[in-house]
Amino acid sequence: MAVSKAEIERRMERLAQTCRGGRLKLTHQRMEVFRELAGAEDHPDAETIYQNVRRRVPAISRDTVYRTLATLEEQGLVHKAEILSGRGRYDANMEHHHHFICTECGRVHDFYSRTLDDLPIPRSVASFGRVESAQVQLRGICANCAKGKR
Amino acid sequence: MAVSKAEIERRMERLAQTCRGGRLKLTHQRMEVFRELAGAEDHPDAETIYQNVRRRVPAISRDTVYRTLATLEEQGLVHKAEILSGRGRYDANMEHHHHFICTECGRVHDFYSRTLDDLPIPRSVASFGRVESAQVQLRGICANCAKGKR
DNA sequence: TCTCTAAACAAGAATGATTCCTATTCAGGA
DNA sequence: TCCTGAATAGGAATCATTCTTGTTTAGAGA
Ligand SMILES: [Mn+2]
Ligand SMILES: [Mn+2]
Ligand SMILES: [Zn+2]
Ligand SMILES: [Zn+2]
Repeated sequence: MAVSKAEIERRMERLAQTCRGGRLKLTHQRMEVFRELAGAEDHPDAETIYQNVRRRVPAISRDTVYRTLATLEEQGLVHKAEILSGRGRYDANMEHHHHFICTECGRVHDFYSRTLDDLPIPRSVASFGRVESAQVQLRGICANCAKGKR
Repeated sequence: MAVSKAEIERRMERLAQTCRGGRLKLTHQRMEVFRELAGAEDHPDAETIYQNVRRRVPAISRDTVYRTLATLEEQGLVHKAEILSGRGRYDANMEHHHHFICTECGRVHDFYSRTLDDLPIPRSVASFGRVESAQVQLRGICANCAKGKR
């Protein structure tokens, strides 16, 4: 099911409010990049958004799309899935475990939890496909970074 | 606490067995890359592994490190944390939700679960730092890809 | 409505991580 | 010991993203 017209409108309105609230300009580019996401359910990447917006705003640049997405994320208007910097991180610990990730320095800590190993997966997920692994990701600020900030 | 000598030995032995089992050669480079991970607890990235192994195998190339890590992952000897291809994926849905990710095509589906929103975080995690968000990630093969394979 | 200026933008170069290419080496079975 | 496919070294190429520089513009204030 697609995002409803009403929900898209509500989201666009929230963008306008947020811009007025902060000292953000409500530019054409900003609106079109956000509109693209307001109506999407498929978690498009920056390049896809760029290609779609380009049809309406031919002169828009990739940089603007990336910059705008970062701004929207800062403002809590969109959500960036995945990612912990660009680098893959490896581990020879193959016991089932979970991760605490410091969003400041990238440190990754393992933790274990019998309860979390056996999560109750909603039945609805079955319609998406076959689940092969489940993992809990905690994000936050590690003790070290918290200390450094003071 | 560091990984025990005994555990490192056990892991190195498993590498040897896996290589013998498959048609994989037990090369010097392969052993040294894995040894680096067998003793580590800090989820090093490829570059860090490269720099460390280089002290023992000066001629090793980055490509070999990357290739070896991929091989070790295929063999179930190491685990790659994070990452779903290289691209960030965006979403304007800011309700708390979780993700099902198809490891084949990268499709991302949202799902909701009151139970998963309120996970029991082990007390031990508090020592790592302050948790700011918790999210469940399911990985698997989506219905579409499963169909295509047959 | 007009003016002004910090914010935002376009274009393309630069960067950083990873993968690819090609010639060379070598592990390990015969 | 020999042989061959697997694996490697070194460097170019690619891909996503960020940076730099000069230009445009939203919107506050006159
Ligand atoms: Mn781990
Ligand atoms: Mn989502
Ligand atoms: Zn940190
Ligand atoms: Zn798929």
